[in-house]
Amino acid sequence: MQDILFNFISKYVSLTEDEKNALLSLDLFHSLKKGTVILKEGQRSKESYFVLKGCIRVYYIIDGEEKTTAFYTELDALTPHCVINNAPSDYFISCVEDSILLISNTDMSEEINSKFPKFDSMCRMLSEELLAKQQIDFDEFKTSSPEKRYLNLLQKRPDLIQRVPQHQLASYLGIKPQSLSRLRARILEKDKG
Amino acid sequence: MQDILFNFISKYVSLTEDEKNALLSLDLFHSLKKGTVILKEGQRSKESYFVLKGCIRVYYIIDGEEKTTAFYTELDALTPHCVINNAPSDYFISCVEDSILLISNTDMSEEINSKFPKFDSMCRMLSEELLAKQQIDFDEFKTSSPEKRYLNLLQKRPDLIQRVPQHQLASYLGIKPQSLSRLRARILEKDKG
DNA sequence: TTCATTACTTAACTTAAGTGAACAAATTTT
DNA sequence: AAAATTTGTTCACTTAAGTTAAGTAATGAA
Repeated sequence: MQDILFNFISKYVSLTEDEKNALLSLDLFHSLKKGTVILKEGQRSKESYFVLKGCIRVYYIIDGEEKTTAFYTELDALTPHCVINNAPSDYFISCVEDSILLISNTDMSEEINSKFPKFDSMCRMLSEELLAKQQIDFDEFKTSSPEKRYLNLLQKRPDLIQRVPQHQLASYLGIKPQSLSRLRARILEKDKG
Repeated sequence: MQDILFNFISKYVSLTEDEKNALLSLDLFHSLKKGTVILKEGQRSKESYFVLKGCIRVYYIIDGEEKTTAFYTELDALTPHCVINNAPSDYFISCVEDSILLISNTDMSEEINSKFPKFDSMCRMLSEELLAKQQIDFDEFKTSSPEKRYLNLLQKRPDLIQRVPQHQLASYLGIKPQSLSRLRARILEKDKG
């Protein structure tokens, strides 16, 4: 698990043994059972998450209905809005599968960042990269029909369609579960004919 | 114009006179006419933009049709995907109005960031903030109907609806111009009845 | 294993967005 | 000022998503 982390970090900065040990001493690794809720609406969390194994999802409860808006899988990083904003969270986060997460909090990060400016620089690069990537995702979403979005997802994250319940996928695609069922049937029909 | 910039920066870090002068010596301010295209599809730009005055938009040309996906107005910052990715751009950027932009390139930023670690830290904070904000925008988009999105925009960025042509707003809302016209008529009808 | 709950699909009907076309209004060019 | 282009609205028609409801399959708990 540690190797996975250091391997990921090495894409941005190279760490000395001292720095690696400083990171490990923080006890960041956590194993969580499927279904565990790690952030609740209204909570003022200061935690950031990095997925080493498994899958977590972000969802809102609007008019009593769950609306899933994001999935994070292996090597994805997430700092919830409430952490940045220091405000109560608008959404929930829970584990879709048994997962191993790296969990850090703001105070920790600030301490490390001030000790090792490298980390600050890495976080900047990571944020910039994620921001640019998310902009592209958002653009694709805006310029596509639900059907195209589904086909696009099938290309880019085929694992998600296996790992995640359909009704969660549906709201992730911005539609109702019934529409996703229908849409899939329509695509299969096209492939035949 | 400089005051606007320094005032913005002061929300993140406090600069010395030396640092301010270092920034100013870079000749970052540019006036651009409405309609000017500042980034073209296929280009490998290294420029980032900060809007001091005016409005710029990001758009794709898909099957010969313009699809506008983002507007940046006063105090908005944009580093295009192609800059982060060092790849040819998938989209265009142009001025919706006569605009005053701060334009920096990657080499410049790296030089400044290495001279003044403060800037690195500021960029990290800014990126994190923008990432979190955009996540919320994306979530709202996914969980709303076109009509709700329009009403939401009317609340959050009423200026845009005045400043920007309807057909550009339409694709920004993920729909066709005709649908936006109809949707607006529908809302007016509701307000009456 | 059975019962209960949750997840997924199908169908009929409603509502709203996409499409193509015509037209009017506004803006830009000549 | 006139012509040309761009922009916005309206309409009739098509297509697809939302809604409600029923039924089946899968999962989890007693």
